[in-house]
Amino acid sequence: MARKRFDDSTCSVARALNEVGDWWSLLIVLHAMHGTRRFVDFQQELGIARNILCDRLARLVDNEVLKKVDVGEHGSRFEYRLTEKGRDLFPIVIALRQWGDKWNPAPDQAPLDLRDRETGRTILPVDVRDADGKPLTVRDVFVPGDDIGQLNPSDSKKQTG
Amino acid sequence: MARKRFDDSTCSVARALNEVGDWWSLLIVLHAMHGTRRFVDFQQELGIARNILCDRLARLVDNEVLKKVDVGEHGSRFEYRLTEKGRDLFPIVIALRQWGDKWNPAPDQAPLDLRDRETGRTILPVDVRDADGKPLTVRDVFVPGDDIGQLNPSDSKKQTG
DNA sequence: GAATCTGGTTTTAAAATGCAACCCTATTCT
DNA sequence: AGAATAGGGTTGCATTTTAAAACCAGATTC
Repeated sequence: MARKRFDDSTCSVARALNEVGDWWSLLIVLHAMHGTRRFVDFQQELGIARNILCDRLARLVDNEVLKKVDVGEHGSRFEYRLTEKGRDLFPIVIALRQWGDKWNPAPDQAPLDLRDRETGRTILPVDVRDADGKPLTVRDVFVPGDDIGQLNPSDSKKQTG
Repeated sequence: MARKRFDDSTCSVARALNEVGDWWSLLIVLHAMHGTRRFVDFQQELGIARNILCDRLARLVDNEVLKKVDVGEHGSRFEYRLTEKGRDLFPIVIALRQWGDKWNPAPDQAPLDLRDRETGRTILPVDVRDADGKPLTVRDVFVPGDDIGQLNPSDSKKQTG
């Protein structure tokens, strides 16, 4: 059957995953962040099937993560460019990269070394931080008045998180 | 056909997504972070089909994001608990939440207010930061010697990012 | 000892995925 | 000019995945 949709979930994590929670979307966004803009380039770099790429690009455009720009005088060349919403996925992509590097390191390859353009220095691990910038783990945080009910609506048959 | 696997990709983002890049896994991890541990509780809170939940829990256990613990004297009660690897997904989950809150706010609901247990103060937005803690956008970073080749292996038909 | 809870497995139908083949519109080569 | 090629898709088909509901078996509770 069709996968469940989370678009009307009360949980913002579910709503976020509804837009970029599949196997390909964040990889497309990642490549866009590294400068890829053309259909064929995404296709060859990712090794994704053309119809799936079509579908994913259309969904990302629908969700305003990418915008499709007509370049070329007679309208048969396009570019897919990140929107601000798309660029805002940067911390998520980097956090995923760091998690992958930490827990599933590639056998023969050093992790990608991302640096600040201005200072040339390596970026920090992405972390949840308190107001003073101190890194926090999941155990260090709470939700005022939390009863998990806020994450788990009473209509448990239909809601998602 | 079967979905492509990214487990042997040279890209750590692809390897990360191979483990938690589907629609459900991060929602399961999210609920685990809020204290859910039992099969039935995940099932009811998420509204996920039982067979899919089984499959996802097994995959998460295989990938050491969760561990399955036998509680109950005669071995018919289990708990699924986060491992350190699983807890390390915290920044990703929170970044997704913040992205969802920012770009797809729920019409009638305030975003979840996560606070530091110690100080009681609200957490900061998750960001990529330079060595001094200054937030960086995707445009502020570079990869030394970057030619995107590092993300896009030459064997472009089979690699993924 | 019957009902219920827990943690699943099985069956079935509808989608989603991947691949290859095809298509149409430019643009480039000869 | 005509042929070949690049860009950006769409279509058809076989295989997997997904969702939902039914079923099941070992503990626990009534």
